[in-house]
Amino acid sequence: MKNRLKVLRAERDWTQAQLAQQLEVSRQTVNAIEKGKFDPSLPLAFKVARLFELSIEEIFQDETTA
Amino acid sequence: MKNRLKVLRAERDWTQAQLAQQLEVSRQTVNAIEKGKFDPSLPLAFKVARLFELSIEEIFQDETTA
DNA sequence: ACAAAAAGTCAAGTATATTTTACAAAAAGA
DNA sequence: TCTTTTTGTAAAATATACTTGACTTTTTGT
Repeated sequence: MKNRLKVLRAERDWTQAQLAQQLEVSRQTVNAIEKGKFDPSLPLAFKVARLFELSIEEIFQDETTA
Repeated sequence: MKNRLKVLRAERDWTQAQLAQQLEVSRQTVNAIEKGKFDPSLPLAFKVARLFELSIEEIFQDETTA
Protein backbone atom coordinates (compact mmCIF):
# COMPACT_ATOMS: atom_id res chain seq x y z
CA MET A 1 0.00 0.00 0.00
CA LYS A 2 1.54 3.30 -1.12
CA ASN A 3 0.68 6.57 0.59
CA ARG A 4 1.32 10.28 0.41
CA LEU A 5 1.92 10.79 4.13
CA LYS A 6 5.49 12.00 3.79
CA VAL A 7 4.53 14.67 1.27
CA LEU A 8 1.41 15.76 3.16
CA ARG A 9 3.49 16.02 6.29
CA ALA A 10 6.21 17.99 4.51
CA GLU A 11 3.63 20.42 3.07
CA ARG A 12 2.63 21.21 6.64
CA ASP A 13 6.16 21.10 8.00
CA TRP A 14 5.23 18.51 10.62
CA THR A 15 7.60 15.98 12.15
CA GLN A 16 6.61 12.33 12.41
CA ALA A 17 6.27 12.88 16.15
CA GLN A 18 3.88 15.79 15.65
CA LEU A 19 1.77 13.82 13.21
CA ALA A 20 1.74 10.85 15.58
CA GLN A 21 0.52 13.02 18.41
CA GLN A 22 -2.37 14.38 16.35
CA LEU A 23 -3.31 10.86 15.31
CA GLU A 24 -2.91 9.57 18.86
CA VAL A 25 -0.53 6.81 17.79
CA SER A 26 3.15 6.27 18.43
CA ARG A 27 5.87 7.88 16.36
CA GLN A 28 7.01 4.40 15.32
CA THR A 29 3.59 3.68 13.91
CA VAL A 30 3.70 6.80 11.74
CA ASN A 31 7.19 5.90 10.63
CA ALA A 32 6.25 2.32 9.81
CA ILE A 33 3.20 3.36 7.79
CA GLU A 34 5.15 6.04 5.94
CA LYS A 35 7.82 3.52 5.06
CA GLY A 36 5.23 0.98 3.99
CA LYS A 37 6.11 -1.53 6.69
CA PHE A 38 2.44 -2.17 7.33
CA ASP A 39 -0.95 -0.74 6.50
CA PRO A 40 -2.92 1.36 8.97
CA SER A 41 -6.12 -0.04 10.39
CA LEU A 42 -9.28 1.34 8.77
CA PRO A 43 -10.07 3.53 11.80
CA LEU A 44 -6.58 5.01 11.67
CA ALA A 45 -6.89 5.57 7.93
CA PHE A 46 -10.10 7.51 8.59
CA LYS A 47 -8.34 9.55 11.24
CA VAL A 48 -5.52 10.40 8.84
CA ALA A 49 -8.01 11.35 6.14
CA ARG A 50 -9.93 13.56 8.52
CA LEU A 51 -6.79 15.28 9.73
CA PHE A 52 -5.62 16.11 6.20
CA GLU A 53 -9.15 16.80 4.98
CA LEU A 54 -8.75 14.33 2.13
CA SER A 55 -10.40 11.06 1.20
CA ILE A 56 -8.74 7.81 2.19
CA GLU A 57 -8.25 7.10 -1.52
CA GLU A 58 -6.42 10.40 -1.97
CA ILE A 59 -3.92 9.41 0.71
CA PHE A 60 -3.57 5.64 0.43
CA GLN A 61 -3.27 3.82 -2.89
CA ASP A 62 -4.04 0.16 -3.09
CA GLU A 63 -1.64 -1.69 -5.35
CA THR A 64 -3.25 -5.10 -5.57
CA THR A 65 -3.67 -6.21 -9.15
CA ALA A 66 -6.22 -8.88 -8.40
CA MET B 1 -17.73 1.59 12.35
CA LYS B 2 -21.03 1.46 10.52
CA ASN B 3 -21.29 0.14 6.98
CA ARG B 4 -23.74 -0.40 4.15
CA LEU B 5 -22.65 -3.93 3.32
CA LYS B 6 -25.95 -5.58 4.11
CA VAL B 7 -27.86 -3.20 1.83
CA LEU B 8 -25.31 -3.34 -0.97
CA ARG B 9 -25.41 -7.09 -0.77
CA ALA B 10 -29.21 -7.15 -0.78
CA GLU B 11 -29.33 -4.86 -3.83
CA ARG B 12 -27.30 -7.49 -5.68
CA ASP B 13 -29.09 -10.44 -4.12
CA TRP B 14 -25.85 -11.94 -2.85
CA THR B 15 -25.50 -14.20 0.17
CA GLN B 16 -22.78 -13.55 2.73
CA ALA B 17 -21.02 -16.63 1.38
CA GLN B 18 -21.07 -15.28 -2.18
CA LEU B 19 -19.73 -11.93 -1.07
CA ALA B 20 -17.03 -13.62 0.99
CA GLN B 21 -15.94 -15.65 -2.00
CA GLN B 22 -15.57 -12.56 -4.18
CA LEU B 23 -13.59 -10.84 -1.44
CA GLU B 24 -11.50 -13.95 -0.83
CA VAL B 25 -12.28 -13.97 2.89
CA SER B 26 -14.30 -16.34 5.05
CA ARG B 27 -18.06 -16.07 5.38
CA GLN B 28 -17.58 -15.43 9.10
CA THR B 29 -15.45 -12.41 8.31
CA VAL B 30 -18.18 -10.92 6.13
CA ASN B 31 -20.73 -11.66 8.83
CA ALA B 32 -18.61 -10.13 11.57
CA ILE B 33 -17.95 -6.97 9.57
CA GLU B 34 -21.61 -6.65 8.60
CA LYS B 35 -22.61 -7.01 12.23
CA GLY B 36 -19.97 -4.51 13.31
CA LYS B 37 -18.03 -7.01 15.38
CA PHE B 38 -14.78 -5.64 14.01
CA ASP B 39 -13.50 -3.37 11.29
CA PRO B 40 -12.02 -4.69 8.06
CA SER B 41 -8.33 -4.12 7.41
CA LEU B 42 -7.59 -1.27 5.02
CA PRO B 43 -6.70 -3.67 2.18
CA LEU B 44 -9.99 -5.49 2.64
CA ALA B 45 -11.88 -2.18 2.74
CA PHE B 46 -10.27 -1.30 -0.62
CA LYS B 47 -11.30 -4.67 -2.01
CA VAL B 48 -14.89 -4.14 -0.88
CA ALA B 49 -14.92 -0.65 -2.40
CA ARG B 50 -13.54 -1.94 -5.67
CA LEU B 51 -16.08 -4.74 -5.84
CA PHE B 52 -19.03 -2.40 -5.30
CA GLU B 53 -17.47 0.36 -7.37
CA LEU B 54 -17.86 2.84 -4.53
CA SER B 55 -15.45 4.80 -2.36
CA ILE B 56 -14.49 3.44 1.03
CA GLU B 57 -16.27 6.42 2.58
CA GLU B 58 -19.48 5.54 0.74
CA ILE B 59 -19.46 2.09 2.29
CA PHE B 60 -17.89 2.51 5.72
CA GLN B 61 -18.77 5.37 8.06
CA ASP B 62 -16.45 6.30 10.85
CA GLU B 63 -18.31 7.20 14.01
CA THR B 64 -15.52 8.56 16.15
CA THR B 65 -16.42 11.96 17.54
CA ALA B 66 -12.89 12.90 18.48
C1' DA C 1 32.85 20.57 12.96
C1' DC C 2 29.71 20.14 16.52
C1' DA C 3 25.26 19.64 18.83
C1' DA C 4 20.54 18.84 18.62
C1' DA C 5 16.61 17.20 16.37
C1' DA C 6 14.46 14.07 13.37
C1' DA C 7 14.14 9.80 11.18
C1' DG C 8 15.05 4.86 10.95
C1' DT C 9 15.07 0.41 13.15
C1' DC C 10 14.69 -3.70 16.35
C1' DA C 11 12.80 -6.69 19.92
C1' DA C 12 9.22 -7.99 22.83
C1' DG C 13 4.73 -7.40 24.25
C1' DT C 14 -0.46 -6.43 23.59
C1' DA C 15 -4.57 -5.71 20.65
C1' DT C 16 -7.26 -6.63 16.86
C1' DA C 17 -8.34 -8.95 12.27
C1' DT C 18 -9.03 -13.21 10.09
C1' DT C 19 -9.24 -18.41 9.65
C1' DT C 20 -11.18 -22.98 10.52
C1' DT C 21 -14.46 -25.99 12.56
C1' DA C 22 -18.63 -26.59 14.49
C1' DC C 23 -23.18 -25.85 15.82
C1' DA C 24 -27.72 -23.14 16.69
C1' DA C 25 -31.23 -19.98 15.09
C1' DA C 26 -33.74 -17.83 11.56
C1' DA C 27 -35.49 -17.36 6.94
C1' DA C 28 -37.04 -19.18 2.55
C1' DG C 29 -39.06 -22.57 -0.43
C1' DA C 30 -41.64 -26.71 -1.33
C1' DT D 1 -45.01 -28.48 8.15
C1' DC D 2 -40.74 -30.21 6.60
C1' DT D 3 -36.32 -29.40 4.43
C1' DT D 4 -32.77 -26.60 2.83
C1' DT D 5 -30.39 -22.44 2.82
C1' DT D 6 -28.77 -18.59 5.09
C1' DT D 7 -27.35 -16.18 9.00
C1' DG D 8 -25.50 -15.81 13.68
C1' DT D 9 -22.20 -17.21 17.00
C1' DA D 10 -18.25 -19.26 19.62
C1' DA D 11 -13.58 -21.14 20.57
C1' DA D 12 -8.96 -21.69 19.31
C1' DA D 13 -5.27 -20.69 16.27
C1' DT D 14 -2.61 -17.49 13.23
C1' DA D 15 -1.53 -12.92 11.10
C1' DT D 16 -1.06 -8.25 11.31
C1' DA D 17 -1.42 -3.62 13.66
C1' DC D 18 0.30 -1.04 17.28
C1' DT D 19 2.98 0.07 21.78
C1' DT D 20 7.06 0.95 24.59
C1' DG D 21 11.88 1.34 25.20
C1' DA D 22 16.16 1.65 23.39
C1' DC D 23 19.54 2.52 20.15
C1' DT D 24 21.76 4.13 15.47
C1' DT D 25 21.81 6.96 11.46
C1' DT D 26 20.64 10.98 9.04
C1' DT D 27 19.40 15.72 8.74
C1' DT D 28 19.36 20.46 10.35
C1' DG D 29 21.21 24.53 12.49
C1' DT D 30 24.93 27.19 14.42
